[in-house]
Amino acid sequence: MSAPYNHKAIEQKWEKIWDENPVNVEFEDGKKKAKYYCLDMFPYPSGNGLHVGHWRGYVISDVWSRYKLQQGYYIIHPMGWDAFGLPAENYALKMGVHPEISTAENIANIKKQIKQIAALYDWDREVNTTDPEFYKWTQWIFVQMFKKGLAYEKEFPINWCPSCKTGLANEEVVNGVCERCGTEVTKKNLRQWMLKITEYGERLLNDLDKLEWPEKVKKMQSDWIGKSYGAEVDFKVEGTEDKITVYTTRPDTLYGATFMVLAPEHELVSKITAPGRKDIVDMYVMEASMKSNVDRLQDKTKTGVFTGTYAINPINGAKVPIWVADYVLADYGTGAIMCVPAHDDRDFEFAKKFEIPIIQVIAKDGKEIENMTEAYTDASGIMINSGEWNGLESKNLKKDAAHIVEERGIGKATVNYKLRDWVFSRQRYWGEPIPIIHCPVHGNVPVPEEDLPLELPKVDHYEPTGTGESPLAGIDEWVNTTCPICGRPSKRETNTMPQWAGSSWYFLRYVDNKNSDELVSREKADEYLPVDMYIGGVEHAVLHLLYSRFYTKFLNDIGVIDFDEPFTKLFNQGMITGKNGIKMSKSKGNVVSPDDLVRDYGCDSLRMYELFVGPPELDAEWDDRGIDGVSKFLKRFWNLLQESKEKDIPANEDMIKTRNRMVYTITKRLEDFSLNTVISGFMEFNNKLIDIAKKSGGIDKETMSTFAVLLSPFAPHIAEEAWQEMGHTGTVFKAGWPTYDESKLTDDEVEIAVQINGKTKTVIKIAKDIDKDTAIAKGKEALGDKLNGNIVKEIYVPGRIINIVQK
RNA sequence: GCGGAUGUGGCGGAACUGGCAGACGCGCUAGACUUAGGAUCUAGUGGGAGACCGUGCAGGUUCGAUUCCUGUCAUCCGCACCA
Repeated sequence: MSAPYNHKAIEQKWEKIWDENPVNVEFEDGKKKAKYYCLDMFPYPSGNGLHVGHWRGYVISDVWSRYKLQQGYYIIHPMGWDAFGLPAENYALKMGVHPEISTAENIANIKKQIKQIAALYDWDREVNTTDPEFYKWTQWIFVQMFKKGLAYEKEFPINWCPSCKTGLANEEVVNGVCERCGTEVTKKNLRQWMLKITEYGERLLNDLDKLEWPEKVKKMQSDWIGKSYGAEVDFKVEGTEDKITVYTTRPDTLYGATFMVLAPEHELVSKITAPGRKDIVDMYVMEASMKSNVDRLQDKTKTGVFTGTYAINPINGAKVPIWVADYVLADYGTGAIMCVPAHDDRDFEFAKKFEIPIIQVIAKDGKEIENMTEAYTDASGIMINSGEWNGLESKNLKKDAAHIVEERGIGKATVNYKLRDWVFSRQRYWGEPIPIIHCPVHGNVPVPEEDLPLELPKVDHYEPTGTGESPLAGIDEWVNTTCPICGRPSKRETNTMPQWAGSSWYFLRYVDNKNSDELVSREKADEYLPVDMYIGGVEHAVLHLLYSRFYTKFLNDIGVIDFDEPFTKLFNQGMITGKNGIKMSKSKGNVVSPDDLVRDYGCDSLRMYELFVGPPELDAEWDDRGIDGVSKFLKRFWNLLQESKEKDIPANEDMIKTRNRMVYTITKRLEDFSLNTVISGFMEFNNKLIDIAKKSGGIDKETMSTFAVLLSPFAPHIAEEAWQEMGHTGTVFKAGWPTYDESKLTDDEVEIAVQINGKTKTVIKIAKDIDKDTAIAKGKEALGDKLNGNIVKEIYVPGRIINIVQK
């Protein structure tokens, strides 16, 4: 009797061999292989270590990498550390150690855990965003953006997290709270560094078409960019020379505008307010400025005040009251709107509350609605109450209205975006210092490129100040410097970059991580980039993935790289949750560590179970018990192998068919990314082979070897061992992905269902290529006296079904 | 409110392009081997005694629907006063 499956011995053996003789090589038989770049979203090294959910993504990417390896590619499959930023700093603060030390410790820990996956990672390519040799280039990119006018300073009220004590980007504010800690975000007037991502809005939107990404992510990005077409229309303020420009997407409803609203922050508010209304309006503006975003959102009813002043609707000269209300956003469009209560829900609510007239201009059947109870927001109908537009089809008018307005000289056709510039500075210690020097004469001067990296000073105290100043501001010897242009005493910028800075371009550095002269050499960039497959969670849909695209386009524009989209394909794996779909977290106590499972079941079993839990793109509840299933499968496969090796079993018809079907089925499912059904396929074919072996005493060498190759991306250790046991020398990863013979997939005889009126009554076995009449005759024969009505119709679908329709 | 996803046994899930619903696994039941079984192996396992009934619910198209169409409910996710 042969030895039972000993995962520990096998896994240790092969990991040692792979270390000494890597299976992923660039040259084979003197020939250079085509590259395939498969990337994981790199982790931030938290102190909590990895749980089985993190494993899942890494297993998926490794399976895909090894499959591509078997197809003959040289695989770029790197790993690194996103180690700057709030999580790392907060953890260090909590533990009372310097972030540099805790980060190094955490990286060491997580690296040990990741190595247990036995993935193909090429550790020579490792990068770490906190390494000065890395962030030198993060700073370099900022300097290039500054030179191109894409990085600029601005003081304005930004989103501020009182708990993290730092400013946030719009993308980091979710439902009015901080994405990191859930604290309600307030506004704070701060001097900020901004990146002009809006300049790339149009390209970021259009190029989504090029990407093989989940539709959901593309949609989230295009919604975030939020392009809309409309018109800016000028309303004169009655009795003055002032005019208010509004942005509207519905210039076709211009005749229905019965009032206007300015955002409380609008620059003309105080100027146009009638003297008698000044106190009321001032009071309202002040109250609005004190409200947080959350308060504004939570207001169930609309508020607002009349300015006492009127404007002239340019289309018909009608006099419309000007109001101030905080439901109008200052930073979208022009901060002022024309209001058409008949056809907009918000305007309708406001008009009802303040008893402002409502004029319907679109009517469904050309008939006006009496006593409107809600706005008619559908854009289909016939124009009414609209002067020369009366009788027009509203849908047609809507298309042309912006241009008509422009021709009339009362406004212009405009495009608007929701995308805002990126608030890029953080008032925290643990990030890349922004490489700018403030000179009293020359203003903002970038740190000369030869002086980069501008290293983060080592300090004892790095707690956030909460004042809006970075902790770096307190270090005089660092802050005080001289201007690179004139040598005058100057001060350094003390804000740091957000965590997204490093992750926006790290994937470029992997292919040339030791280059100290360039971010990435053009030669290597052309050779290995862009990323072919990017795997990670969906939570970065509008953060990291949008920023990376922006950076890539910028670097393309300045000639660093020759492509303008970083990630050709994107796959979002679902989350692994604890029982009842609850997210795994330390505080909930439902975290499952992979370490014990690897020890007890082995790496191969855990890899397979990570995939078997469910479709890779969906969330899955973790249940430890299920791992027994894949573990049993590997044991049975092992036993079959022991039974078959050295026996030289001749291949019979059953074995050949099973082998071909196995190759066909596994390959197809793998190509479809249906990894859970690949695993169940392995189990099914294994059961089938065990059945066959019962009769023949074992399975032939070719079939068992093929099985080993198919298994190799999933359970690499046992696959190698099996390959060797079946008498091959060298690694299974040079075997190449197997092919199948189409003619060996089906039997000559097929089982087909025989139905009466679509209900299966029996199953018969008939020749595959039998003609229709014979098939139906056989079907009827099998049905016998169940057939007892008038036959209306007879259906035969070869290989599938016979259906007799009777009355 | 808008947009998207999902809904199938006790559980996770499978079903190619409309063609035998429940593959594969967990769990469970019985048996075998055992001092023992949380090991292994064998058999069974949607409901119903049955003709039959069953893929969230109600309709429709079709010889035939988990699959296509219409409506509806539930859960989850994203966006949310963007004019």
